[in-house]
Amino acid sequence: MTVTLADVAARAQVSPATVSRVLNGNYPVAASTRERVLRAVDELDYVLNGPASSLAAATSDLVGILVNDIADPFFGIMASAIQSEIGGPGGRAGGERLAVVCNTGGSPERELTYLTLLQRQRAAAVVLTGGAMENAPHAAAVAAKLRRLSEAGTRVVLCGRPPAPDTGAIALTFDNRGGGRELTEHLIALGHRRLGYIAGPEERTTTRHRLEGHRAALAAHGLDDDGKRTVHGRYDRRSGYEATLELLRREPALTAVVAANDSVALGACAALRDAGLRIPEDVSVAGFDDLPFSVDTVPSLTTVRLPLAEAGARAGRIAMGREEPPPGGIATIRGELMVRGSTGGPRR
Amino acid sequence: MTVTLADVAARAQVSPATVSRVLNGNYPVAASTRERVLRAVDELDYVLNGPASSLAAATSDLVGILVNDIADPFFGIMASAIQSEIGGPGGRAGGERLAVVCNTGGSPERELTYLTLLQRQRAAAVVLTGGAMENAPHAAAVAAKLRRLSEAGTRVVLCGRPPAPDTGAIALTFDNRGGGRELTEHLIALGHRRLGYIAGPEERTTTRHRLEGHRAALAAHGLDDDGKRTVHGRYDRRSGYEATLELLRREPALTAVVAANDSVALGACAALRDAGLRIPEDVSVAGFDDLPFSVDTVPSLTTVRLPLAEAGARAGRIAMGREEPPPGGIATIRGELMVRGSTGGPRR
DNA sequence: CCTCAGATAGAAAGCGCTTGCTGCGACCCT
DNA sequence: AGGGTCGCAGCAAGCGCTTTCTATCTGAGG
Repeated sequence: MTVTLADVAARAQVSPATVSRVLNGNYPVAASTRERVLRAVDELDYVLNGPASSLAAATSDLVGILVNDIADPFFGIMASAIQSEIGGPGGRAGGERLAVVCNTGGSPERELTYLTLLQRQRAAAVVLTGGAMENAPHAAAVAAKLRRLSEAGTRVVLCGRPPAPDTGAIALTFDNRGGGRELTEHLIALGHRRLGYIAGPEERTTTRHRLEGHRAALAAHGLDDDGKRTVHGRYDRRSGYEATLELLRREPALTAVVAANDSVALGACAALRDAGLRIPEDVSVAGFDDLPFSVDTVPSLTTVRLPLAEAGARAGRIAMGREEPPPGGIATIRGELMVRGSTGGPRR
Repeated sequence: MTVTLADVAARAQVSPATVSRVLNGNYPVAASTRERVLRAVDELDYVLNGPASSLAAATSDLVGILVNDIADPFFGIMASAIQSEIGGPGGRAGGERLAVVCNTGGSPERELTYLTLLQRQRAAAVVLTGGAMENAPHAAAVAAKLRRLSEAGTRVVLCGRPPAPDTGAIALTFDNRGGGRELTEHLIALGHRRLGYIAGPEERTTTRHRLEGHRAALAAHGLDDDGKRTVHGRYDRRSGYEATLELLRREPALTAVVAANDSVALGACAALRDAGLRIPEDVSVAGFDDLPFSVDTVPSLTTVRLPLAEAGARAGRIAMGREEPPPGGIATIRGELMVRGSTGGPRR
C-alpha cells in the first residue's frame, strides 16, 4: 500500500488537515508542528497523491504545450523557453507546475484530442505553438475548445500562431508575412527576377502567410508569376530537396530559391549542389526561422530570424500570469532579415 | 458550474455508474442505453474530470518522457518516436494516454523533481532518455526514485541510457563506447595520428562512454595521449567552435577532430574554416548521432548513426506493455559508422 | 478574575468518479 | 413449469485530499 496523508498524520500525531496545510503552506501552522510533520513526511517517504489533490482543490498544476513537431528545433526551442518560464520544477517557489509538451504531429484530430485531454486534466494553462490548420470545420472546433477552456479558467496562449478571435486566447503572432516580403525584396534588390518558392504544407497559416509575403514582394515589382514557380511540400529537408528538383525542372533558369524554412532550405542547397549549381554564384538560397545550424551551413544561410526563445518565454510568463498580456490580447512579433552568404547577385 | 457525470446520468435517465461504464467501455451496456448516454454527453458537452477519474480508478493515463534538452533534435526525435507509440491521441483505441515530455535541462534536481511530480500523478509509465548524470549522490537518489516508481506499478524504461541495476527499469542502451571506438579507428585507419577530441559535459555517461571508446581506439594503436588532446564542453555548436579553437591552440598540427556529437562537429567545422583550414584536406572532422542535417553539411559529416527513432519507438512500446522487454531487461543498441565527406587521409 | 480576540488544530463534509455487489427480468434447460 | 443463467442496470462505498467551520488554548485588556 502506498503511504497516504493519514499515515503521515498518524505518525506526526496531528490531523490530516494539518498535514495538508503544512504541505500547501497556505495556513498558519506552529513551527514545531510543521517540523514534526515534515519529519514524518520524510521518514515515510510520502508523496502527495496528485489526482486526489487536484480533485479536492479543483485545480491542477498541469500546463500543456502543444507543438506540431517535437523533432523540429523550431518547436523544440519554443517549447524549451516556454517550459523554463512555466517554472516546472526548479522554477520559482510555489509555482511547481508540470509543463508537458504534446506533439500533435500536425494532425487536427490529435490537436483536438490533446486539448480535450488537457481540459480533462483541468490544466492550469495551455500554450499552442506554431501555425494553425486552416481547415474550416477543424478551426471552428479548435476555437470552440479554446473558448471552453478559457471559460473554465484555463489560461490559453497562442505562440507563433494567429489570433483566435472570441476565444479569450492571448496571441503572440509572428509577422510571417512581413518576413517573407522582406526576404524576397532582398533578393529582388540583388537583381533576381526568376525566383522559385518552396512553400510548406497547404492549409497552414504559417505557410500561407510566408507565401503571401513573397507574392506581395513579387507583385510590388511586377514579377508575380501566379504561383507557377511555387511548389508545396513538408517542412523538412527531404521535401526541400525534392521540391528544388521540381522547380529546376519547371524553370531551369532559376536564379534564386526561397524556402519555407531553414530545414527546407538545407534540402534545397543539397539538391542544387547535386545538380552542379553553386550557391550563391549560380543560385541564391534563402530560408526562414534562423535555426541554430543555419549560421554554420556552407555558405551560411540568408534567412529571417524569429525570436523563438524570447517569444516562448513571454508566452510562458503570460500563461503563468506573471506578465501582462499585450493590449487587446494580441502582439505581433517581427522577424529580422539576416543576410548571409547564401544569397548574392544573380549570374549573368 | 461544469457538467458532471451525474448531470449526464440525469439527462440520459440512467445511473452515474452506467454513464461511467459507457465512457470506459469496460462493461456490457445495452446498445440503446449506450446511445442515449452518448447523446447526453454530446448535448451537454461533457468532459470527464481527469483527476476524479484517476483518483477513483487509482490509475492515470499520463506517461512521462524525460529529456535533457528538448531543443536538441537528438531528444526531439526520440521523444517524437516514443510519443507516437504511446499512442497519445490518435493512437490505437483504448490506450488514450497523455504522453508528456519534461525538459530537465540536464539538471539533476529538475530530473528528480520531475520524477516526483510524475510519481505524484501516478504516471502509468516513465521513459528517461539520454545519458545520465554520474554525480554519485544524485545517481543514488534517481535510482531510489525509479525503484519506488516501479514498485508503485509505473513502468520505467530507459532509452539511450545505461541500465540502472535493481530498479526494475528496462534499459535500451546505446553502444556509445563501441561507436566511439569505431569512429576513431576509422580515422586511425586513414592515417591520422594526432586527433583532437571534443567531449561533452563531464559527469555524463554518454560523454564518458564515447570518450572511452575513443581512448580505447587510440590505446589499441599506441596513440594514447592521456587526454592532452581532449577538451570538454557542452553538446552544442558554440561549444564545438570554442573547443576547436582551444585544440588548435594546444596542437596546431592536428589532423582530425572527433566531436561529441553532430552539433559540436558543426561548430568545429566552422572554427576550422575560420582558421583557414579545409575539411577534410587539412583536418578531418567526425560527429556522432547522425542527426538529419548531418548529411547536408558541406562536406557531409562522417558520424555514427544512432537509430534514435527506432529505439524511441521500441521504448514506447515497452512502456505501454505492447512489446516484451529484452531478456534481462537490458538491450544494447549499436550505432552504425557512416563514412562521408568530412573525413579523409591526413595532409602530408 | 472574567471576557474576548488571536492563533492553532481538528472534525467532517465533500470533490467527481469507479466498481464490487446486488437486483431483476428474460431466457434456456430439463 | 420451476430453477438456473445470463445480461444489464443501480446502489453505495470509497479513492486521498482540501477546506469550512468549530473547538481549544493563550494572553491581553478591562
